Amino acid sequence: MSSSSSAKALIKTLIKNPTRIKTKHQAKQLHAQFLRTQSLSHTSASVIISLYTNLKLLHEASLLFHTLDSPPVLAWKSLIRSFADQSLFSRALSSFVDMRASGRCPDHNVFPSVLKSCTMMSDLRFGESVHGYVIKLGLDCDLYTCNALMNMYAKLQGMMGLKTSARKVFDEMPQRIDSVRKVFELMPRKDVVSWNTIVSGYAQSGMYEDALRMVREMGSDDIKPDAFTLSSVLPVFSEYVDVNKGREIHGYVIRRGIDADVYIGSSLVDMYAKSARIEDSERVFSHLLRRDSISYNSLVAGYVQNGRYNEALKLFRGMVNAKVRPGPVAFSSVLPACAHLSTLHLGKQLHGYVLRGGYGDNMFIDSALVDMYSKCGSIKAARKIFDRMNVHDEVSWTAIIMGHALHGHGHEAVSLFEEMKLKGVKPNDVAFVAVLTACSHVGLVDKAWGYFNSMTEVYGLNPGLEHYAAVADLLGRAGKLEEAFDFISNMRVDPTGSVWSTLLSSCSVHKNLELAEKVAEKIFAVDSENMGAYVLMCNMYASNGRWKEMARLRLRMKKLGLRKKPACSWIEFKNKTHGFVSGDRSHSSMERINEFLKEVMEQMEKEGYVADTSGVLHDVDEEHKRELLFGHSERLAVAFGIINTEPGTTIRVTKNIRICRDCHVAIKFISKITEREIIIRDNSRFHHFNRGSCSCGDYW
DNA sequence: GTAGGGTTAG
Repeated sequence: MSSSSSAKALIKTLIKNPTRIKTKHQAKQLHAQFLRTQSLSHTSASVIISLYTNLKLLHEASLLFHTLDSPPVLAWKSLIRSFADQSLFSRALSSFVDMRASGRCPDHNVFPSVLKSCTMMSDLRFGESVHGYVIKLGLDCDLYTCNALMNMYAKLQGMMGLKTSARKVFDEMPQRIDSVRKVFELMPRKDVVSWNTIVSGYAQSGMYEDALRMVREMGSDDIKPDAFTLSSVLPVFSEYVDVNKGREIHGYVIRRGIDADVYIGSSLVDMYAKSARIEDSERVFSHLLRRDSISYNSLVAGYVQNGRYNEALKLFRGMVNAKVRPGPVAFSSVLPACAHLSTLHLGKQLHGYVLRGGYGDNMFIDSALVDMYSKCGSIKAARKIFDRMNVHDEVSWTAIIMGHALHGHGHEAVSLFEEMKLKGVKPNDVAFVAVLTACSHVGLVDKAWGYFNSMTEVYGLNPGLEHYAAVADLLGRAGKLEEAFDFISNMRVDPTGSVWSTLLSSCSVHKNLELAEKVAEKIFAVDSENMGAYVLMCNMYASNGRWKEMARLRLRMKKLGLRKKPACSWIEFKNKTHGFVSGDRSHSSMERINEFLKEVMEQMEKEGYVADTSGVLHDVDEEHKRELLFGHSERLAVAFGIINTEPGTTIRVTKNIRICRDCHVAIKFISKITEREIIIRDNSRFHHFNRGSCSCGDYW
């Protein structure tokens, strides 16, 4: 037999059974044999193209394809499917267009790839025209094509929804889901993929009840939920925070023996974390046989959501060490941990990682970076990132507004809030927390009232505790104590101890003992063990010489077994964190710090500052009283100077000592060594010391 | 042809 006829014979058997060619080498050999004998018909070429594409030899397939002047259907199909498989979606779509232009009629095998390409390219219009073509060809009863159609509608309508306003999604979603539903209803036969597609469509559109209903319905259609179904519905329970339903599914998953599935695993990790059961998340995570970036990130995010910031950072490092490459989502999850811990050096490292990874244009990451820089004291860097963002949503606006508010730039924060509204971004409840905080820090009582009222009147938002607390705080600071009392008493939500506590401290500042007593009783009624309230009241009684009342209160504390929890502040310097717990004198430079504090106090008094020692407990000598007046922030500022200075160097206190607007006591000093700006974060407030620009001002 | 994790506040 000639080589030409043997090749032809081989092709014939291949058409019947193409799996006989298994390696790339065999495929290329066969192709070469045809070229040698010059007998490559269109049919044979198509078979070789499909062999090439099955073996992922896209380049070879493409070259051979372009030698054909009128490629047959099989050749087109192989090429289109292979483009889609290799994620070359736009080439898949343009090949489909070319195929139609060449007059070839596609069959049912082509459409799943084409529709997937439309989905990935977010090209709904093209997808709809493909749908029309499917109907014209009478292929609208093909199982795979219908599944792909449903997936496309569910995904693209959901995706478009995220990019437009929530209202639009709300208005358009039902009819859009209908098109998915319509395809679904008309299908003559449905398999588990069809059910899973509609379940995840509902779940991802937030239509949780419908998603769950479909899971129940699939049972009556005799189709068992599989790993796909379960990983689609578990997030529903995370959202609902229904840990019992989630546990039921967990049990089912274990009985089915699919509990090591990474998809289900990360859903379970997330579900337990969102239900504040982080130990269960850890357990599920530790049992996973394989961990990818999503399963790692589910736990990282879980730690952050539960305030376990150090563990989040540790696991993030663990992920990197395990050679699992963090995706963009990982950064937006872990950055808040840096923000909360004020670890600027780590945040900067992550920022570098983000830029190198090419994730520089992601709204989630940018908003997280804005927040991180601002919480770590570098409002300039935060603002720079914010200004460079192409689009701003309510989250990024809120992050920058809150940043300015916390840095004491109340007016700037308010004008940013106005700008946000002008740009057509609707403030949400968090944005109102930010703007009210800003008003509170600069004493804009009337503005705050206006904003507070606009929440309900203009935006239909119900004020929450934080909003009430901000207004109450503002009224209190402005000395409108009675007004604040009435305001809190008439809240639509039951006031908590912490709302009353802001008023109590205002009473203390404005020395209104009578009202303070009323407020304290309100606090003890809802929170009988509120330590802060006891301490404040004791101090107020002491400064008024009301020893009897004070003794009574102290006895009450003793009976309740209350002990003051030590407060803690910390400062990061040269990649080292220096922590100071109140009453703890273990810091290696504590002696110098206290010495320096004394010097600062003396300097301040020379400048005319009169220490108000009346609020300090009476059984302490005058010298100690003055020392006690220094809060954490001052101690930290001084600590910074001490740590930052070689031993033996004199630190001079400059003449222009300032009193911090927020905490009423602050110092301004210049160390001889650096002229850095010193920023202290104490609870949620920032104190700026020194002059010059922050080393982090130019963040890169 | 189908699936999982993310940013602001508290």
